[in-house]
Amino acid sequence: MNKTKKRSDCPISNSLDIWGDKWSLLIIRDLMFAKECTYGDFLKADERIATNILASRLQALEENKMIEKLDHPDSKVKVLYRLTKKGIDLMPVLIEIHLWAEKYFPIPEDRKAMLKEVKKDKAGFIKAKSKELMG
Amino acid sequence: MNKTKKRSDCPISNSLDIWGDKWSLLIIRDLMFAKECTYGDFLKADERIATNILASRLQALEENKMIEKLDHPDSKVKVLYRLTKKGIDLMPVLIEIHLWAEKYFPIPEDRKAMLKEVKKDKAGFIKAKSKELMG
DNA sequence: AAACATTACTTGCAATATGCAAGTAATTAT
DNA sequence: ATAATTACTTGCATATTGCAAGTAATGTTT
Repeated sequence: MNKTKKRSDCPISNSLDIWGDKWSLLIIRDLMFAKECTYGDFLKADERIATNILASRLQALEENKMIEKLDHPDSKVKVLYRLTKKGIDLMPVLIEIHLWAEKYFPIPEDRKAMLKEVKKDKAGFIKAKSKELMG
Repeated sequence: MNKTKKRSDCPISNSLDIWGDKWSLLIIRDLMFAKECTYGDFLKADERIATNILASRLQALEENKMIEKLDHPDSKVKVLYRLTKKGIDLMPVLIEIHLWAEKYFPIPEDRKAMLKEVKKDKAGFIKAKSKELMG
């Protein structure tokens, strides 16, 4: 979306300039749950992102060092995407969004289970999951 | 922005449907720092939101019970906006965004000071600040 | 009391972004 | 050799954004 033009020097604003649209955090969400995704994997998500939007978001997120491309072990046509450290570091944000949403929306069962774990030991959960994604 | 149409039953997606655009969280940020703002106060923010966009976001946030209108004590032309409980409950999200941004952007001094306090006792900070905003 | 200033919006319109359907190039499978 | 996958790109209609200007209700000044 945006061409790295900062609207102000506010950290919230700076952050939104990178991933503050309706789609970017969903891509990041998919990568946090799946660790690695192909283009086709993203398209399978319930929200039904359009292919052109997906391509433009992947490019922007890559330019902003939130995600990176990898060679797929099985094929040269396939591309694997995964989170960088910068992307993984967004986990606390995603978790707090989940915890907020839990108060105000009905939550699917698998997410409830995850949040139960989170509540037992938030720092521990983040550390373990981040390590998993870095691997 | 959106007319309450949910794209999926994912809590992240549901959340973004409400405040997942480039402006809504900035409005919420202003209200977290200032507790109460007039229309004109929002316009003063560094990001320079357009008046029509501000009006549409305020309306959407109100419809979604994130903010509410109050009578201004000084005048009938002025309107005060403030966060509801639902809006205040986003504080952990805003804080985690700040903490993430701190790692990847230069941060203004006043925010640095705030984050220092946050790091001393995150839960305590949120509790105290939330209470302040509820008052 | 008339004139001017504030405040919170609304309106019109050009520019940009989104969403949908279809197309393409490089592999990979049959 | 032919067909299928995969990761995109392109064209175009629709929706959203951003800018400038306008307006209605109140408040202030002379």
